[in-house]
Amino acid sequence: MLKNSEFVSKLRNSGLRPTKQRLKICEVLFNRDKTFHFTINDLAKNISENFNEKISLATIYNTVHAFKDKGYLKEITISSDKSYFDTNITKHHHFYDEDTNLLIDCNDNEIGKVDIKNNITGKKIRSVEVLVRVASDTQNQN
Amino acid sequence: MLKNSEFVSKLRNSGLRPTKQRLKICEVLFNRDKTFHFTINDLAKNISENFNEKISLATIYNTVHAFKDKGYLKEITISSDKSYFDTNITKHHHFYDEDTNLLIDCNDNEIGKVDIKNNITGKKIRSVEVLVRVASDTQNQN
DNA sequence: TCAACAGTTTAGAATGATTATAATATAAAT
DNA sequence: ATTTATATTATAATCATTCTAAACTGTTGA
Ligand SMILES: [Mn+2]
Ligand SMILES: [Mn+2]
Ligand SMILES: [Zn+2]
Ligand SMILES: [Zn+2]
Repeated sequence: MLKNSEFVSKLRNSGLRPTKQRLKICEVLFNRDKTFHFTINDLAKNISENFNEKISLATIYNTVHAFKDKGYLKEITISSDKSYFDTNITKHHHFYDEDTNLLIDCNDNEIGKVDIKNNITGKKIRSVEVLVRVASDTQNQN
Repeated sequence: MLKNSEFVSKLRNSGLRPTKQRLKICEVLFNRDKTFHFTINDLAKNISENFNEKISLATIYNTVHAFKDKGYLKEITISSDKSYFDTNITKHHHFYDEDTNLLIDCNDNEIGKVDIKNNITGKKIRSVEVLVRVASDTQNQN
């Protein structure tokens, strides 16, 4: 549970003014025990349902992208029409449950280190991400 | 190099009528030595530049999705605004070169088998995909 | 303290990739 | 050849995201 003043500092330190809207979004995103995986739509709905003050959709887009640019969020793309943001910014992998459309973080107990034997010559590895799609047995294949 | 009659059979066997447009698209996609990674836009441009007959964009979308549904193409999503199709339908991983926007297939010499130690209870693994983003050393971080 | 400035929010418009529509054309079946 | 089911096409519709520009707010320093 972070205090409001911590969000203020965090924002100031990244050159973002601590506005009412950004602080509210910080609260929703970062005042949690566990990782939060969300779509823009999830976030907009969460805010409009749980608070009186409404934040315009443009601001939600702007803020999420600003937070991503500053490294406070990661983006995880599941398919061409499903993109999630992730409050867990450490290197980690995901299960994606196709039944529930939920992303689940993996730790090293679940997926071992990916063994990259040969990288492309002259290139640097920027990220390594594993996505394991799962679904219940009785589900349609493909 | 596949013959036209092979495409005709392939389409018929999947319940797709072998139309002029579908055969042309088969030719462009599958008459190659190496894997082809493409966006819808790449394919549309390829067809309009290399052939006289024009195929409507709607048909290109329809056909690519039909081929994907039949399992002749895989879709690889790189980011919320970049989705590729892949003529290599075997299980494999990718490097994504952020400098050139090119996908590169990995084989087992490059990325070892991903070690999934614990799957989600009651769920079946549908796919395991690794994406390694690379860029030249001198490139901006993040 | 407060004016001045830069940065932010907002409603609404614009964009653009994808999908839907429905008329026409083509392939397959009879 | 006729009929029927499928496919193609131009065009319109959709809808998530981005843009615009006016109003608003946080910050700074005189
Ligand atoms: Mn698609
Ligand atoms: Mn985005
Ligand atoms: Zn995560
Ligand atoms: Zn591939």
